[in-house]
Amino acid sequence: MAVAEVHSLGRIPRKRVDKFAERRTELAEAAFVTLAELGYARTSLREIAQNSAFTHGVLHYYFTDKVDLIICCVRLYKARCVTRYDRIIAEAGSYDSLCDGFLDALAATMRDEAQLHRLWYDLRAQALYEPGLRVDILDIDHSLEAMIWRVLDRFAEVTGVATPIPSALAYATFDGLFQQCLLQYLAGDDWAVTRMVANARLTLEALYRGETETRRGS
Amino acid sequence: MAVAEVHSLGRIPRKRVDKFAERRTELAEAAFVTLAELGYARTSLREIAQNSAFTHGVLHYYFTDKVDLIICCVRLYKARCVTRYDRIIAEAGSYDSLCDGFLDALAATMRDEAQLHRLWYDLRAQALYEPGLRVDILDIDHSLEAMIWRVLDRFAEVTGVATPIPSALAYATFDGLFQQCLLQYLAGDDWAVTRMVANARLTLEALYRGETETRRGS
DNA sequence: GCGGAATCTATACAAACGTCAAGATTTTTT
DNA sequence: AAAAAATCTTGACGTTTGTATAGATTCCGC
Repeated sequence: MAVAEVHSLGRIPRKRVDKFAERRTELAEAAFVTLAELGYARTSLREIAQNSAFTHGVLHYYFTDKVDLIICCVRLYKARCVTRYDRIIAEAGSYDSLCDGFLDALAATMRDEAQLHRLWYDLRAQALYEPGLRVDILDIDHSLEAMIWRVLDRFAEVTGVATPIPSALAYATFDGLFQQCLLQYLAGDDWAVTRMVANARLTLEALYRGETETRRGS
Repeated sequence: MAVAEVHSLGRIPRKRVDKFAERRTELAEAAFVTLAELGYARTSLREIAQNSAFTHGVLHYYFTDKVDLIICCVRLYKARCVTRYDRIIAEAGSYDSLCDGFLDALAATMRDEAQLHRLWYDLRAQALYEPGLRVDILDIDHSLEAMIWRVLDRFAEVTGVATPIPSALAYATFDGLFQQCLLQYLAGDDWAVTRMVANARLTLEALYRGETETRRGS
């Protein structure tokens, strides 16, 4: 019998519970790697197990089913991504340094973790079909929106200009830009990142400098 | 032997070719329905055939493989969506009527064709993994960007204000808003559409009225 | 209406899937 | 050290998957 069931009775030493939870995250990590590589539609439990130190049978010992595993995986994603820009926020003291720091981080994220983020967009699309995923995906989405809002709040602080758009609109814009870039970037478009950064800078300037007379581009 | 092969030799009467193409689109339509209902990951060739008048064996007569079918499907999507707002553009003569027309259409699209659009986001996510889909998906993406741009161009015409942001940024924004709304809407959030429309209106006003002093919301 | 091409059905196949359970192995408790 | 509990392996199950092919059926020019 799995520890998890007994755990609910509260009779198990913390040590065991931790071990159980640790192995869960260890296996979820393996699932994470597999999903990032193959995508939701092509990821099987056996493939996940092969990216771990165990055989495929053990997955059913730690997870009730496939969706349970993937949800655990999704939570792992959240913990990993959601504080990404907080260090930059804390360090930057002027509009220019904040802008450069944020946009550099945005570009670096694209280049270094494209796989991770394509998994995010894949899973968010799956949530459109699988109700079981929706709660967790929506939760992460809100966290990401809050993450962006923290950045913009810092911009507001530094510039003295209250952010003139709602949080949801700001998130939609940056998320849209990021997603647009990701597809182009993975398709081999070397200028995609540059264009995304330019558009993000344009957005920031429009928000905090009231500049709208910039030129057209693609 | 399939007509397609002989067709490449150019020796077949147009009538036959048309029939072949027509049946292809007929089957692609069945695939389309299935995909919209189940999503990419859960759609099988047998399920597609069951949504058509034929058995699953015939799919291999008209399509070389599954990806071929889905690409055909994707092209069908394009033809269906890409001119959605053109009528409104043509009819509306003032900023207000254009705004109302566009936003109403946006809301109606969400409410009436949520399934169709979740398929789009699903397939676009698949393109992040399957190189075979990328060319077609990118092509559609550009068409959708152009569609949004036609709307904004009309706004520019009506208001006399040149659209102050590049096409790609505009598309990213509206696409991001739409996608954000779709997830919330499918999760049962009855106010999602209202919020999306509000944010879209905010964006349009910022673009063509230079108004940035609107209040915050979620 | 005959004959050949085009189209469709039916069935088969190997592979991969999620799930499960019996038992071997390891760890912990007594 | 023995007993009990937890953990992991192994192999199997019933489906479902994409693909392939042989043959039945329909269509169409002659």
